[in-house]
Amino acid sequence: MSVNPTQPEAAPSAARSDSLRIGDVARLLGTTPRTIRYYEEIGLLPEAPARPSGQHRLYTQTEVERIREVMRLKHLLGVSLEELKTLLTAEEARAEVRAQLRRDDVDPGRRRELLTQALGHIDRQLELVRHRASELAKLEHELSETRKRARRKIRGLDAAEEGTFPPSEEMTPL
Amino acid sequence: MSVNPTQPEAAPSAARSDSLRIGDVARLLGTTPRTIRYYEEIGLLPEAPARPSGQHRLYTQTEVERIREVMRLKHLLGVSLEELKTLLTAEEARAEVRAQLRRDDVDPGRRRELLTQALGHIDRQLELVRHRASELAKLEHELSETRKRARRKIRGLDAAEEGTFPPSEEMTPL
DNA sequence: TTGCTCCTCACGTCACGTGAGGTGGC
DNA sequence: TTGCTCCTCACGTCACGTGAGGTGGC
Repeated sequence: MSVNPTQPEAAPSAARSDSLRIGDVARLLGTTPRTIRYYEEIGLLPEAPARPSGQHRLYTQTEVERIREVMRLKHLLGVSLEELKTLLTAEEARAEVRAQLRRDDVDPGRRRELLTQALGHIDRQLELVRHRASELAKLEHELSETRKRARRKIRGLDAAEEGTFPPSEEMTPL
Repeated sequence: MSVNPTQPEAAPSAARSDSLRIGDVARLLGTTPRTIRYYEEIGLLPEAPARPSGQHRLYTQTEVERIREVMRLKHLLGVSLEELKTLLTAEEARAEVRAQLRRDDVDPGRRRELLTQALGHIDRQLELVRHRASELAKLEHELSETRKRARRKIRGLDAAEEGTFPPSEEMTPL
């Protein structure tokens, strides 16, 4: 489901040389094994990703990227896991579309329908992201204005100490 | 503690004409009375803001603005209430600074110290905000790129339907 | 007096954290 | 065999949600 997969689709090698255990994955993503298990438990991550050796979960590179994207969206959008599941289900629908579009036996009408649907999902996410981004931009602006005022006051004090008094000690709030 | 108070400091009138009940405040801020009570309970908001009539909490305009800022920071920074409490304590220290700076009996050395401290708090918040903003910007870019690809494909299909085939159906992933 | 909102417990829930007790691989 | 990480319960916690039962103001 990764939005823009930069990692090449690692060939699903039978060897476990390129697969990680849950603890390694957690460390890599800055989370805990418990969280990853929990996401699997509530169906946010696919059930039990291949446990060849005993009960131990092993994750391929693509599975790790999927988890990374899930955590990223949760972190940046701040939505509940239930909402996130809805979003990701839509994403999976897009993956489905991608698969269908590669086959040539889909008629153009259906293709258009699928693509338009996918576009809708993207637009919904974009709207969420843009709204948050603008809120953050506003907060950043306010903070940097406040910062400017504080710096001006400090410079004023420094100038005063050197005998050259500042033009005027404004009464703007800190 | 509001970063940039746009609301004028409503005179603390004894009349309750300009004070709101907890339900009104909650509705105004898009939250619930329970949340406001909880924030008060854990010390994020000042204890029991004047309950003149029986046990009912009444909030002045400035108190409402304070709550709005708390909710805003929580929403945008995504920190735990414990971390938020730390941030807000720093903010209150700044309010303290502001009060002290208005009095003229503070020597310039102390003034400088207080201002520099305040600047540190602002910088910490700015860093948090800017980091989040850049993460969001990256996500937005990726999403809009994906959107462009989807739109190109749709236009391609539309052109095909009119008989004029598209220049080339790229194999870029949707 | 009738509704409405308010109050304080107090238990439920979501998203995990944190041991308890046991098994598997270098 | 000794450590280490893994496993599954299962109870604890944070940030509230949601009634239960009762009181206050237009």
